[in-house]
Amino acid sequence: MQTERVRTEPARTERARLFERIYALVRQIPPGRVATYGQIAGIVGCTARVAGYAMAATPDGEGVPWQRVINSRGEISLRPGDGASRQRELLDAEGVRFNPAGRVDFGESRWAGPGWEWLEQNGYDPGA
DNA sequence: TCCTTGACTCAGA
DNA sequence: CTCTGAGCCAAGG
Repeated sequence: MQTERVRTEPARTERARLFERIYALVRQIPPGRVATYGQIAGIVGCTARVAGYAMAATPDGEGVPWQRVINSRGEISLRPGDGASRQRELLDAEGVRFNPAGRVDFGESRWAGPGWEWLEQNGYDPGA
């Protein structure tokens, strides 16, 4: 039997769609604001880890503001030498302020999330 | 197919 | 406040 095959193929396309949903949501984050991986994950319905994986796989040139997604501690999660400085530059240019320890003040820069209208149009439950 | 490696988080010390 | 360990899950070798 090819049970393995029929089980993995659909799963693959579902993953691809999940990534698209993540990118669509990230595109809603306005300049000067930041969201956490967990925040994104909570909305699209996946783990924070997967949200991070999706960011790592973000295709260039598709308008996905990947730089606006940081970790729950308010810091850039990218490891030094892998583009962390670039992310810092981009956020800096948008007006996001970092404290001396390299952390963002969520009270000031955290994205409140997409509006109910967007949620509704994209198949989410605005009430949840 | 097994094993390793992460752009994560949370709870506990 | 910082540091660990465990739970997580997908991709690539």
